[in-house]
Amino acid sequence: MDRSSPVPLYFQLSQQLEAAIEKGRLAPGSLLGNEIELAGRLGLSRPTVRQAIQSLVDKGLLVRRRGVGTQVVHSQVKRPLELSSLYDDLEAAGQRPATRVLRNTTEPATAEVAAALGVAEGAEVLVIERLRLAHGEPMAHLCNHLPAGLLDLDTALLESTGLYRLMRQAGITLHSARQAVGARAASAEEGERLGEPEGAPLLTMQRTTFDDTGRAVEFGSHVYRASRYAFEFQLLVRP
Amino acid sequence: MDRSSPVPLYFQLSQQLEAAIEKGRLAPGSLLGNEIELAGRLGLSRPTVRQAIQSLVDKGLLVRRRGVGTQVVHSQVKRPLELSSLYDDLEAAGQRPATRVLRNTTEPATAEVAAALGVAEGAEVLVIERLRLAHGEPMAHLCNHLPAGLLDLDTALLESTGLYRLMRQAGITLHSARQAVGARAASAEEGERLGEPEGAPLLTMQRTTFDDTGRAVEFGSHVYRASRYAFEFQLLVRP
DNA sequence: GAAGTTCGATTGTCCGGACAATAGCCCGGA
DNA sequence: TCCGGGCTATTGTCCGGACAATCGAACTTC
Repeated sequence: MDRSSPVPLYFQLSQQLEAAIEKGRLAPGSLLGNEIELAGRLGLSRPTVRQAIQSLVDKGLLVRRRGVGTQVVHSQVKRPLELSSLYDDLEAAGQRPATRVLRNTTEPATAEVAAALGVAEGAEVLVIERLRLAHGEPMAHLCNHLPAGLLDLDTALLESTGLYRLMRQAGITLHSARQAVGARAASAEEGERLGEPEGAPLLTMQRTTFDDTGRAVEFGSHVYRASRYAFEFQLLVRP
Repeated sequence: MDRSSPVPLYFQLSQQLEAAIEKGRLAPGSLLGNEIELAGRLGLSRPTVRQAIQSLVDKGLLVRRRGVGTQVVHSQVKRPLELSSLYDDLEAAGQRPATRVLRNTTEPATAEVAAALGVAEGAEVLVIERLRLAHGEPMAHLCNHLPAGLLDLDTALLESTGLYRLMRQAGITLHSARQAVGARAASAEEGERLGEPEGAPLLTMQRTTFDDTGRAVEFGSHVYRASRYAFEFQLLVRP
């Protein structure tokens, strides 16, 4: 515990606990020791210790039971569902992703895009069309729409990183997203782009992303090759 | 605020606030008023008020800004991603779901099922195969595996409600799940079951569900007609 | 008029304490 | 033996206060 650090004490503690769980120093199923004693031992107050523990409970790493104690979850826990870009996902999986920008222009919004972004139909919006590759093989076709004036996107930057990272760097605080995941058969044109035969099953995702003021900042229509990609994630039950 | 009620004060407050937001009495984008004054007005302490507000921040309904205040999010918020059964989803959408139980037996676990559930290969597991219909039309084919002895499932009950509801009623506390969502082409047999031609795109989901001790309590392989169903959900960005 | 500075407002962090609710255990009684 | 009651441990809830960090706006200065 470093009291001179600017990082909050409860956060320091939660990180230490998380690391201990990760490394197996705190065995799954083991009790954590009661809060009062733990606080005394660390020289912290009980509310601070509780805040640290609570953050790990929210992450699904710990379970509290009144009258019993706090236990380490016997975890299959990997990664919760996040608003992450496909780029980051692939990079984390060691797939060395690449991007080919097919289009980076502004166009009048279609009715569908206008409705999703909450702008007038025909208003200018940024349109970005990309092909995402892994190991040189096409993985997905991504088409994104952004309100004009929010951000200007350099094609070279788009080829070397994900869209969400660029948006965050531009000071946009992403807050929530509404998603729909489905499947459909590939048209001839889609098949050619992705290297799949016509009629092959494709995984589709449409996503509208909002910032913390509730403004829609992005609308994306993505198509993945079902033979090469699936969404994997973890979700927690809200108690 | 009812101090004699067994329901916690912070929870009472968060529910009142949520209702006020829902009903529009608290306009999107409006400030909530500072915590100190709010606490004084309600006769509560600041920590209690903070706890109520925090729970709504976690739900994505409010945003806090240091030095500014707490704002109601301009929300497109509907429903976060939950561990819900397809049955509940369809019922909420007014689709009048029906279930046809195709199989309800115990069998030795295959290698895949044994690995997912963490039991020995060949150990007895419950196998449930169901066809889910909406408006008399097939929507999905659900195949679930459960460790033997966890629960005995009445076929009649399974036809009238969802599996998760039955598990919760049996005292199992669902905690987290690991999911994979993909797509594939229908085999001839699958197509026939669901009323789709062979080769039609299908949406697939595999899910392993864990209880709060980390034990796997269910493994499901689900197949949805892509022409009639897509997953829709909301997700929040973890700050 | 523009840029930098100060200041008030508001949330963030942390403390110490008090009592309530619940789960599990031990023990006694039937 | 079996069942229930009481005891203890532990988390859940709530209070009141203190100071720090940050944001925005008003103010000052050039």
